[in-house]
Amino acid sequence: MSKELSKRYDASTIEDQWYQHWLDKNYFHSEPNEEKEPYTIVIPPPNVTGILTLGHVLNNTMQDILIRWRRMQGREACWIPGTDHASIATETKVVNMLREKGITKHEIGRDAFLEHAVEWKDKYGGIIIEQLKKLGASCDWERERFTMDDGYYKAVLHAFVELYDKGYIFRGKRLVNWCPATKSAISDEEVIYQERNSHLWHMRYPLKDSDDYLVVATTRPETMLGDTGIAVHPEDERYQDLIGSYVVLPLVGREIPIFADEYVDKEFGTGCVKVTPSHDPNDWEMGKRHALEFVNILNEDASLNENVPNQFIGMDRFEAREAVIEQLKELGLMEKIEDYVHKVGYSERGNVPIEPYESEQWFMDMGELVKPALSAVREGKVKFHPEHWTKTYEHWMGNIKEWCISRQLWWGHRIPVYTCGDCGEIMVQVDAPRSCSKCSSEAIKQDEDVLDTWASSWLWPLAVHAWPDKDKDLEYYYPTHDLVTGPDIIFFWVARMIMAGYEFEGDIPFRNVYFTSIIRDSQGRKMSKSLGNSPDPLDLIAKYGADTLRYGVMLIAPKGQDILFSEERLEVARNFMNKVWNASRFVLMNKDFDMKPEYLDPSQWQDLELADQWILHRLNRTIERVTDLLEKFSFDETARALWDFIWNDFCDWYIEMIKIRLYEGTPEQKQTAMSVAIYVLRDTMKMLHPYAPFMTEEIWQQVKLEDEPDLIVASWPSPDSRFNAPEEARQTDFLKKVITAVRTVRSEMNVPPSRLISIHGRVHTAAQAEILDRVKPTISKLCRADTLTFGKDIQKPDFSAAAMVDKMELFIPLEGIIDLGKEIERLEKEIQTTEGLLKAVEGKLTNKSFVDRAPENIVQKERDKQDHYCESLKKLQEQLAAMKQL
RNA sequence: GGGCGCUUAGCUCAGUUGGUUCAGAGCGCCUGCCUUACAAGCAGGAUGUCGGGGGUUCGACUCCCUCAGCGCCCA
Repeated sequence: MSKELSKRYDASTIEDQWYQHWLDKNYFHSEPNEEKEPYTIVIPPPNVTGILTLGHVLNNTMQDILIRWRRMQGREACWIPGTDHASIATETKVVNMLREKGITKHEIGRDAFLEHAVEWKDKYGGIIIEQLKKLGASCDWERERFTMDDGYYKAVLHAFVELYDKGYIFRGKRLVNWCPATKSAISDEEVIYQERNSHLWHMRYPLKDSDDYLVVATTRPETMLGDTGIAVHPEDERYQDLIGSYVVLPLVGREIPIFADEYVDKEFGTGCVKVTPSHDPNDWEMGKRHALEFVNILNEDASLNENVPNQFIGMDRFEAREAVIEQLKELGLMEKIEDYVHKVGYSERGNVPIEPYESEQWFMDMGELVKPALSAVREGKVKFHPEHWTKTYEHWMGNIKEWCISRQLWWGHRIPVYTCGDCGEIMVQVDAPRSCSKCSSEAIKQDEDVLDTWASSWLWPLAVHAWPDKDKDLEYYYPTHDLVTGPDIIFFWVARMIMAGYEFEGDIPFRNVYFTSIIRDSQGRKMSKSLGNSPDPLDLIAKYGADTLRYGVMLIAPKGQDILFSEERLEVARNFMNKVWNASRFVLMNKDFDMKPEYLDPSQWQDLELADQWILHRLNRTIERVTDLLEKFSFDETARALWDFIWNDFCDWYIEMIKIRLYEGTPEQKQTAMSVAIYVLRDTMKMLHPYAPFMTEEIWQQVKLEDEPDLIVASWPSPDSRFNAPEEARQTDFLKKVITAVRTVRSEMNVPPSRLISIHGRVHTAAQAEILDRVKPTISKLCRADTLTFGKDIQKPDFSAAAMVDKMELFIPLEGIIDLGKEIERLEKEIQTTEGLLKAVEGKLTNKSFVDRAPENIVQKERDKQDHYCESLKKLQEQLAAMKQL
């Protein structure tokens, strides 16, 4: 029997309850099932110590929509969740925590530090997982993985060993991006360039054995302490005779050569470039080409080391800059200082300027890995959505460099390279050797460094299973289907997963990648803690419910463009949820019977009315559209399609149209109307379920048959050919136009709502009269009219307002109410616009080339329009004339 | 410097292959309503030279070129 629902939807009482129910029923869990086609998503693993942001909401809602939809379609849907150990971020947090206790990591040593880190992870890790549950994410929690789980750890080492054996991984001395804050190398991708207002310092370098000097311009004066050369362009006439001679480096006294190199830009500064091979990538290259001296002047924390004059030793790099500038000024060697804007590379995690720093690190050569991954995307084996990201991908892949994969950190996968202390033998293997394979010595030392986090997460689609073992799960679920992630990690992660997929399993890791947009605040600024403009999703869930947050974010998430978020925009979604709730409440309030299968069987429905045929036709179209849009990852358009159907079709028209049957009809009429309403509501709940899982499940329970399953595992609807009714849909459109026209008259003539009117319709075709006669009760109800007459020979009553719909004239007698002047004005305005439309059409039709060259059907349409406007104009003018005679 | 994207109603945005009233939606605004699902609502209404210019075409918001502004990525 009917159950009374509260007047307003209250998410808080419902959401946790349903989530627990789904968990209890184990709906989220998947096992390989050869009878069903798998559908797999792996979550982009969030940082284990992170908390949920709106970006996660966006991203995970999309994944949950896909997984719930596919599950309902009968696929063996598996969404594998997990977290990432986030080497630098987590280590930084643990270091800070220890610092507060007055401990440094070096004091306690690696093992003790890792114990603290694990403790930290156990305490704060997993918060985000619980938050995802609040959002409604239907992940297979039994399959949750962490990138440092034992099995995963081994997989990472296995991959390292394999690539080492192939010669792709090697150790080398390079100029790397050094983060002085974390005292670790980072990869090129972890350097963020930011524009900074700075200066260009022009410094004088005295020539050896001369009173003259050269002027060099630099943005980093402090590095002059490590200069070992001066470069000029080989074709620069100004400096031809100086090539091969020397300058004396100020403050240091070192004699350094002047040489020619094509790299130099003659136009920049004075055309002379100071060369610091140990502290600049370009200078490093020049240093190699010209066999310059390499003088490293920095310690690991970017303070100055003993390779500089005494007065600078131990200074921080910024302090050293000021000191160098000061001393050069004092010596009269500072020619000038210009304002200058340039980009400075910052460490993504340390948030300090990085230093190009000479260091011995592990690198991965990407040359071979790139090839299959590049062609997979080019050939469409992996498809990007929106498609334009393929260009970005191709460009990066085409210019890929060696990947610096070692980090001077402890939290992470320790590099499985072992060196014999006695004979120097190097052993690279997954399990630590007990003794040297060459000399049997037990004095073995493992490499101190850990791997870049991305060098573990690039295995994610594989290593969430038992890989490198090829178990049943891997075979069944891999390759996965869709990946939903942010474009900011297209290089870090997406590209590398594709490479790993091919390298280790010879296949793509996923078929589609959907790149989400970036969420900004309403002013377009990035969300950040310091700006305080990033709302906590959990607060939003508490306030509005997860369904509203999910639906709301989908509604404002355009494909490929940034999202401007504001709480106001969530209210729109809340209103919609409330509308859905109340429409359902209406249906349930009028349902005075228990659900029986025959009520849901269209062949049993008696005396369907026009409204029923129309809404079922619209339901069919909506099912088609929603399914098609989901296939295309059009999350926002799907949300809008559901809105249009539920609010505009179902609520505004269908429910209003059946009220007369529900309130005044026979039991049979009422049963039919309710059966159709419930049928439509059920399919609507199914389609809305991926977006708003909680509310739809709650409503579903009231309209499901006793032996039917919960909505989460109900079957996705498909169009029913019996419901196709294009003719009835057209008739309904006509009816709606008639009703709206009458309402407009009522409104414009200020007819009080309580006043009943009569409507006289002079129809243009007999069919129009036939339709309108059939739906008279509906018209009276929705127009608040008591008498209705339709026919070809209807006369216009005096003092009546008029309207026109599809060449049919509607007259509404309003004696005593009508404002003649206003009505005349209205008619004149309509005549004017109709004339304008007619003129435009006639313009086309008198254009000979249009008539000759446009397709016949298009020309015919214009002729129909011409006919329509002519007819309308004639009638309007008659009405006006009649009106003016009163 | 190279690449990508954006510019449609006051605001946020739809508009698939160029052609039926496609010039739309929501918010906001104006008018009238507590009509027995919903005032987080109902009914009605107003608002745009579709960034500027040029071109292709019978026809351009839609295709091409160019200019301007904004944003992102890479050097």
